[in-house]
Amino acid sequence: MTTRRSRPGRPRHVPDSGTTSPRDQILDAASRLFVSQGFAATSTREIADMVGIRQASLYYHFAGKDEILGELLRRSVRPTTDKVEKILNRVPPLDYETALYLLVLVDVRTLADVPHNVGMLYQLPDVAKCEVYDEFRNEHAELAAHYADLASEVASKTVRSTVSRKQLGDLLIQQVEGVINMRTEDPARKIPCREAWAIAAACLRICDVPQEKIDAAAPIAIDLLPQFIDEKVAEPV
Amino acid sequence: MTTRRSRPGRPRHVPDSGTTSPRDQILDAASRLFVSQGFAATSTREIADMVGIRQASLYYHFAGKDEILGELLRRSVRPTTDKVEKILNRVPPLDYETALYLLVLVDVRTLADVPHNVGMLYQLPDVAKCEVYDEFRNEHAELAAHYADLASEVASKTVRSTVSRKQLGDLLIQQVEGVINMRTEDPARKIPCREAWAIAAACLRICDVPQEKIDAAAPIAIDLLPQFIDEKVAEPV
DNA sequence: ATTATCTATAGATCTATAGATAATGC
DNA sequence: ATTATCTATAGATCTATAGATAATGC
Repeated sequence: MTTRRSRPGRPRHVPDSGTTSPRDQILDAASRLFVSQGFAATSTREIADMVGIRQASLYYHFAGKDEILGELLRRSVRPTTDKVEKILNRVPPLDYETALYLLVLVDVRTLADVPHNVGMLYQLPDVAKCEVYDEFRNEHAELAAHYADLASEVASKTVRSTVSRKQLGDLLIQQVEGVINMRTEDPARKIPCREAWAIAAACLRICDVPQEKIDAAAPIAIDLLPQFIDEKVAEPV
Repeated sequence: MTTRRSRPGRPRHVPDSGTTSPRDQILDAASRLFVSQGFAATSTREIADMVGIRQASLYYHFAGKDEILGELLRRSVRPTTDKVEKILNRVPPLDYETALYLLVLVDVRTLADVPHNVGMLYQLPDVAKCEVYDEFRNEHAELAAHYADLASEVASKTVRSTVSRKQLGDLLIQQVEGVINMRTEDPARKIPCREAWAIAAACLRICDVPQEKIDAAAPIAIDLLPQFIDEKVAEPV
């Protein structure tokens, strides 16, 4: 029984069994609680209790609850503009159908694999009211614009004549963000590859892409996917 | 200048300019605040301030914040099981494609027209933790099951072989509930008929319904829609 | 008398700060 | 000496109750 005791500082009242840094332990507990109860409904005391430290000790690591939230938002990123451009740069060899399929897969996997469903934080109104949130509003709008661009490249004439460019982008992004809601309803739910592929296919179908093109795009995109997934999206569980 | 003063009771410190009952005024203010800030983040004082009464006066009308929330949830209903059955009972003359198109339209219009985007309350984790919420969990699951049933009736063989019945239902319901997120992002956003039609068409396309069938279903469903929409979903603004 | 409000306030939070303390590291 | 925790607590909420009060209605 090795009492792995090493770092300086007064010991916790509950001995530190974790392997990660205190900062990461706090972020982990906070994200778990924010996602399951909401931001405003979670007290600093609850976070501290889950970590196993006293409430006041949080303030050694973070200036306040908002700081914790800010750090969480910063770590849990959707595909950003430069990542999308990385995908788009592959387009000349690829066609737009494959690029869209790939973008959806990357986005779905990011949302599906992020610990504790942190992607949902962006949808909470109490989070959206925080100042730290503002920068992410823009990023999301840019992402939506990229969806709209790709979608209107691949959409059939019928779709383009009945759905505005913007709405088409919104339809796709809603379909993708559905994984957040699925995880909210059932926190244990995993999103297997099969389901991610189904979502990507659904997005192409919304654009009225014929089945043959979907069948052609899917294997190429699935093959490329690993290159575009970050290993660590956030701290480990 | 008619000082319309009529009802008994001590006058408010801010004279009551509203035309609706105090109870409805409270529900209206509360829903507006809950949706824009979250449930836990909204204090009873804020609600009272918006109504123009003192914080303590709320408790004459409601036993507490939870009661207000409960009443709001009870008033803002998605299409319930019996309503869906009303639609399904029309099926023998209708085909399943039309029935699904109609269900989506009814659901979208309900979510799009409910005051203050109250439909979003069901997605907030702090709301979901309240006991009053429990009965709605089941209703939502039943609704999802109906979507799954209809969808697998109309889905192509390809779709049925790659997407599970349950996931197909989830894909559709996510597409529909996207209107909630759209309204959250831009509270002023209206969902015109064109957009509702586009969402319904997208749902059929997700099932791989061919364009001709969509074109056939749409006008019939649009024509039937008014019969299935409630006049008043909640109290007026 | 009844009704719908008001004022005042108790008790329970919750956040954030100040200062003490128990480790390690030099 | 430095570090990471602790204890204690001030000040600001927030919820809910008790009792007073200003209208209408009979």
